[in-house]
Amino acid sequence: MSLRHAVLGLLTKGPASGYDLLKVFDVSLSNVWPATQSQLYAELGRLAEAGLVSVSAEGPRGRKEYSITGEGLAELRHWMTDVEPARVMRSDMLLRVFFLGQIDPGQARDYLRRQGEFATGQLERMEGIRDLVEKGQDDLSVYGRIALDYGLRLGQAQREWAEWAEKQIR
Amino acid sequence: MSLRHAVLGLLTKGPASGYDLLKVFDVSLSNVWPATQSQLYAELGRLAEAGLVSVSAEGPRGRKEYSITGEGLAELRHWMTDVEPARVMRSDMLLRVFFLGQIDPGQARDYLRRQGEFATGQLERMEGIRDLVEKGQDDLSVYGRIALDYGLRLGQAQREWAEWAEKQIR
DNA sequence: ATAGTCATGTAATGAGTTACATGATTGC
DNA sequence: GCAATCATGTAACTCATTACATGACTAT
Repeated sequence: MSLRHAVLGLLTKGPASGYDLLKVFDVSLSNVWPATQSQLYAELGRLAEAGLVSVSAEGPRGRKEYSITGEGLAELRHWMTDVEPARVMRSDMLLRVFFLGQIDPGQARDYLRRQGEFATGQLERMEGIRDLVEKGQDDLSVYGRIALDYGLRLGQAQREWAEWAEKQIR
Repeated sequence: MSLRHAVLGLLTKGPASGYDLLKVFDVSLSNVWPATQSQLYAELGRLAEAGLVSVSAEGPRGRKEYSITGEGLAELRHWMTDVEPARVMRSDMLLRVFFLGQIDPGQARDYLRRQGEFATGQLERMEGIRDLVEKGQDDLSVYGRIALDYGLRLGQAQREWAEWAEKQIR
């Protein structure tokens, strides 16, 4: 149930509507925990019902602004300190590698090259973001940069792996 | 729909029952595409209905042995060469990093240290597996090792990241 | 006026998890 | 005889995706 905690976490930065949160998900959390519009609105409803957030203001067009409650903050901190992260890793990309013997070696090399190129593209994109958020001393920036660095290191590892793997197939 | 392709891929190595496949999932595919028993039996039923696999033998205790059909092989190859891998990355672990400012710095450093330790443990486990499957020239071994190498490189990157990240928090 | 954006919600479907249920066969 | 393992299946529930539906406000 991490969507719930993603929402609580974002609300620690101030009240926001479902619409606001959706934009934040799309730009800043999409690589870590993507969420769709319908999921978000449904989750906000459940959070409000559970008392972890409350509707703190209503605006034009039926806008509802949600704020995190004390209970919500407590739940967020509990999740962060006491709940072990789930380690279910599912990779469509890596699953294919197991079955590369089913296609011919040229195609298999193509596949691995494409994965390397994809990683390279991701890296360029992330480096662009890193340069944009270079400065900024607030928590958001500090921890956002740490998360971004994770992406950069993983991207580099994946690119190097793909280049190496391509050479393993003869 | 990758479970479907994972099953097809495993069946290229010979006929197997749901029970057989479950064990293979548990030992060799669990880190890439975990599957539960109920999911597997249901998927085998659907695959048989779609004509991608067929019941090639029946054994004691209602055992059904499935074989991949020509259609199934074609679908597997299509998936491998023409379908772009999905890149939805969801990380519970990384999501928490965004909100590390909500707990105190000591706890945040603890969190990152635990993630580094976890990566180290995973690495040791994977190195053990690597030493076991060192030899073996069959496709299964070759591509299995390539997949394992991916895990090793990612684990190393994660360990180094966690060690670095811990130092960023003061 | 009208296009763009703000804003919320519902419905259908698919994928995955956990728990329950049942029974046959094998080895000791 | 009995425990372990082999073997399949169903049900309830949660989570996520895609598509549909509706309408208010704002700036030009």
